[in-house]
Amino acid sequence: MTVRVRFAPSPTGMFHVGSARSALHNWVVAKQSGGTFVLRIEDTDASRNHPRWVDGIVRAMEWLGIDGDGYEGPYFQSSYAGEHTKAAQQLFDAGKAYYCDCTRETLEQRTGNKYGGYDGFCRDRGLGPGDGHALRFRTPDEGVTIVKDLVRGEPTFENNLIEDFVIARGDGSAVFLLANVVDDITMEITQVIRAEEHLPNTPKQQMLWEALGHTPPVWAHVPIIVNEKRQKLSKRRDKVALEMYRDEGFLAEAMRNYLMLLGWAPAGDREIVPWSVVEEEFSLADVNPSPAFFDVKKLTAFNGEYIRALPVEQFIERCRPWLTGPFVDAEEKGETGFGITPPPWAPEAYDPAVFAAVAELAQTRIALLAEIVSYVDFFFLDAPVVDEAAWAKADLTLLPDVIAAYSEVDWNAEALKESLLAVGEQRGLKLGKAQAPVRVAVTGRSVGLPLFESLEVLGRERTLDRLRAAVARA
RNA sequence: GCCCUCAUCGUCUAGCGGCCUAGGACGCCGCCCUUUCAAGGCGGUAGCACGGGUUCGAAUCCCGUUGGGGGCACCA
Repeated sequence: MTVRVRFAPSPTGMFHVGSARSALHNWVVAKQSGGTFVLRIEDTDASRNHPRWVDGIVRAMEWLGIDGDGYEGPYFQSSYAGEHTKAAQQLFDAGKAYYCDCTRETLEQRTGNKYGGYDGFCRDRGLGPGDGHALRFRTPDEGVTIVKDLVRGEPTFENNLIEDFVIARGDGSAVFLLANVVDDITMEITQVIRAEEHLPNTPKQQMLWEALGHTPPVWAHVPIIVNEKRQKLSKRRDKVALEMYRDEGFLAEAMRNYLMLLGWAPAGDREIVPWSVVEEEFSLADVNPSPAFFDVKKLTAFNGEYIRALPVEQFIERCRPWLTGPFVDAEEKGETGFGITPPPWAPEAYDPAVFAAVAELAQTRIALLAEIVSYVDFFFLDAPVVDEAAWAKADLTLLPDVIAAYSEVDWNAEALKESLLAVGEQRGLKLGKAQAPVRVAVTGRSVGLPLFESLEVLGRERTLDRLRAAVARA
């Protein structure tokens, strides 16, 4: 049987890192089996949907390396409403579902249970369709429902504990439980790979598959991703938007490598592996069933490794958005919350040749592409940004001597170093101490790129200007 | 409250009855290198939740306890 998997996000906001992982899981399984990956947008809750987010989903997937040529869709759940109601009708006609006019209030009053559940009050009242009548699926009173799950074995549910759940609203439209199943059936999905939070829905959905006359798919409920407090990553509390990580300069390669490592590991003592290895070795059966913490520190470390592994030309290219754009204008950013922060210098002040000259030096020093800005800003700003703490600590009395020496010296890194070394020696300063005030005067900070190489690129005039300005300031 | 589920260093994991004196990675600490900071090299810190079984033998299998997580909408 041909494998058909699907990724079915709802366009209700940013692209959640957990969604990204689900997409990746489905994608890998499709690739491995030579099967098909289908993308379905579950947009049936009109009040929470925005067309913009649909575009965001496609773009985020593209960023991850899942491009439109490789999958079927996107399909939109809303356009299958007819199929959904037809299925509901079919279940009613077959006596497998019945209408119910209980409201939340009357139900809670009757059962005294504020946690939901249904007592079967309308089961045999013989209600027909009508305004405000919801359709409920009649669940078995005995027996168990066994879910065959690739990562968890066989979770088992007692049927008598599963209430008669709603499958269609008072207005006739289907709810998620039904719509999702009907779509999976029409799209001939053979494996449903999704997050663990859906596990409690699964016995209900499996009943629906069977009631509709189809063999349920193979399930795989991947553990959820948690925050430091071990709770499900939520968009309210936690930074979950894939777009935000992208805008900070996480590389897609690092992100997807890290995401796959949550709950799984390739063979041998290695974690950073080419995607081809993931596609060869990944197996749902090997996925650890317990929740995994989303460790940004480790992700960042991975990112640094990926950055360092880049050929310089590529590194330069990848840094470009943070250096020269594209940025997102404030108005759009206000709406979406996403976008790269523009650098502090004027666009015309930026010189790609200058950046190219020092890129290699910066490459080992940053773990996020966005960090590149603070390493090279002093080249493109009229005056360096001032780190007060660094200035406070700097002994600027050395500077007049440095100005004198640097007015004469050959302008290359080696000579600049020798020259400063000589100036420092007169005061018994080692190079480490002697370079400190110069660094602060020129870059505004106490840490940064190797100094003499930077000065060589900055040029004699601008260097001397800054040294003089620092003396004046002191 | 009810249902489901999970449990190896702080974190992500390897381990699928003897190869475990429990391996790797991130983090943290130290040393080396060094023009700051990184990078790199070397070394170190730290774990099988607990209690019962099963077995010649258990991190690995079973039961229980404890603890964590998810779910319980006319949302998806």
